Amino acid sequence: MLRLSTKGQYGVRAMFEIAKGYPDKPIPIKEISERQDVSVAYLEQILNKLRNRGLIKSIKGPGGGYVLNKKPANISIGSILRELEGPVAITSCLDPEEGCIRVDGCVTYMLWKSLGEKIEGFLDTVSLYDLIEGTLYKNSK
Amino acid sequence: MLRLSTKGQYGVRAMFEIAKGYPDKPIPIKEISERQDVSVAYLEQILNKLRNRGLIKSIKGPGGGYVLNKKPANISIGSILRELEGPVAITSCLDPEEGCIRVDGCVTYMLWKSLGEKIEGFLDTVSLYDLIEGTLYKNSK
DNA sequence: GAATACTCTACTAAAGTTGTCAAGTATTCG
DNA sequence: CGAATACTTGACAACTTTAGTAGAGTATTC
Repeated sequence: MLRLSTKGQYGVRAMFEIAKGYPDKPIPIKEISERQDVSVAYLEQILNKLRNRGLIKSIKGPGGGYVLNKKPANISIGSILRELEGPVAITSCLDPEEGCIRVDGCVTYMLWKSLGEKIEGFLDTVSLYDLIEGTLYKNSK
Repeated sequence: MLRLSTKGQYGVRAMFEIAKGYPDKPIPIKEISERQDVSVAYLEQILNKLRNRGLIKSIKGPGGGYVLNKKPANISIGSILRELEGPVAITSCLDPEEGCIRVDGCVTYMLWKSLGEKIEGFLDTVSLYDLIEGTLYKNSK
């Protein structure tokens, strides 16, 4: 249960590759594709979204590629996933775009809300820097 | 992102209704259907699964219905969801039935694993009793 | 024996996911 | 200039999952 789509997964892995070139080495999409084993065409969709949301910028022409707009330590996994898949919304009640139909208080509303907050809280504390440094292996984060 | 399927959601809500009759009042499926606004036929599938896994038992004939097999305080939301949707598996790498294809250490493996553990940890601390008593509203659980 | 109530399997429409494809634009370097 | 590199965008389609419906059957009580 609670599977993350491949877009989100690949997005994080792509950002990880781009982060490794920060701040001055643009990473071409082809390189990301080879290293992370994801097709160039699919990556384009993902990186486009991340670029439009301001997480990365692109440099055209030979020697070009993608570069982070902020320090790896300032880009959380949560922010990447939110741009690609929207906010955590365990149920449709909690999706800002849908909302709850049932007027009376739903017994499980608070449950899913708490869970969502727990998840986002965690994802917002982990950054690309942590991924590069392997912080997750070292402490109890 | 990370939406729970309706089967899981309805399952928890159905268990909540059944819990209210514990220990001696069987709740007929029709009553659950009306109170939680889910079709009888769909509920049948869900309750069948929960019965086969031993969380509830059924009593046939007039006056029959479903009854919990354990105290509400001893049935966690996590256990209900696991029976209906399998274990938390943010990515296919972490699904016991699939496993990771990439032999080399995936940079994000630990990330998704930690997240999954956080989620299951939370869901295992909340019980049907908490749902009935509204514990989530009262403390910081 | 009629009413109540659970049991089980098959099936399907809709939605979402996971990509591919093709045509185009921008930039650099020799 | 012009060729190579690299990003940009939108359309589209196969596949899978989800969310449910349908229907025939079994068991129990009063």
